[in-house]
Amino acid sequence: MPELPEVETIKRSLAQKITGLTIREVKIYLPKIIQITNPDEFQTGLKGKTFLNVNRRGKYLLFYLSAEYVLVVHLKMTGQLIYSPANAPVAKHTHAFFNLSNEHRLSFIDLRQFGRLYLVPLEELENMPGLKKLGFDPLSENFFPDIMAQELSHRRTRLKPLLLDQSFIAGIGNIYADEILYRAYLHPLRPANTLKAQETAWLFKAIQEVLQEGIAYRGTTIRDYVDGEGRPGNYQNKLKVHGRAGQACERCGQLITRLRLQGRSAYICPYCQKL
DNA sequence: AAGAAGTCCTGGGCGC
DNA sequence: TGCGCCCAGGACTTCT
Repeated sequence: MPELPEVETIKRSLAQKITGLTIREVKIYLPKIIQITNPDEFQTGLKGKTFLNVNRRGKYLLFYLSAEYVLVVHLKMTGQLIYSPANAPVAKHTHAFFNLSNEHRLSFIDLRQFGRLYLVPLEELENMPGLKKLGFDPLSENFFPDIMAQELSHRRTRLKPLLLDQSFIAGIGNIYADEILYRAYLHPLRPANTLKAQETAWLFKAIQEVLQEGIAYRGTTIRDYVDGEGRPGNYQNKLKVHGRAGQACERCGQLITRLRLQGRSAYICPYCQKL
């Protein structure tokens, strides 16, 4: 379940390890994880390319390569990208790996096989399905309270589905959505266009604060998440509501409850977050 | 056109 | 001890 803070942590941990390294060999065990190009083209296309830079957009990782190509990775729920010595044993659920020019290896590991890898020419990057529809990046300099307020004012959608809508705002998933709404004292079913100015301001602030804290704590590890060197995050210890049904709210002492929303869990404090 | 439901997957946890 | 069931949920597709 890597969300923005986890993907950002992976980006940072890998950037310092692989920048400048060249891909010598590509091994694919599970061809279906390769999308857009067929696995053969993917393999031959990657071979000999050098990692120039690593970036993140929403929950997507972008590896800028030499010869104007980009390796795009989405980890979905249980995907991992791990940098390790090339002679380390191949972990269970490894679906692909790249041997690098320094006796190290970048492995893609994914228990649930939802994650996907794409190799695209730089000039086609902006047209990639999924990437081109992404909304605001909540941590970018172009994300302003008034822009968000304007967007909210003409949407009847409920707040939580809206936070999870990547074409509205890019990078928030189920865990951080719950934490953001709790911090902003807002109920997940609240229609977006009913927010008062003060509430919109709380929401905006909560989005930035929660995501920044998540990054500062190197992400949330509930089960599978680790960074590019296999290290778990620490933000799971800071969660106020997500996964805490039956425990007391830190602010008011009421018990945290779990709702079902679109087949997903939503955790709230029923006193702090009234509809 | 927006919203809900179905789809892909494995493994942990639970009741019996 | 093991079977069946539910749950975890990102994003795309399909239906209403």
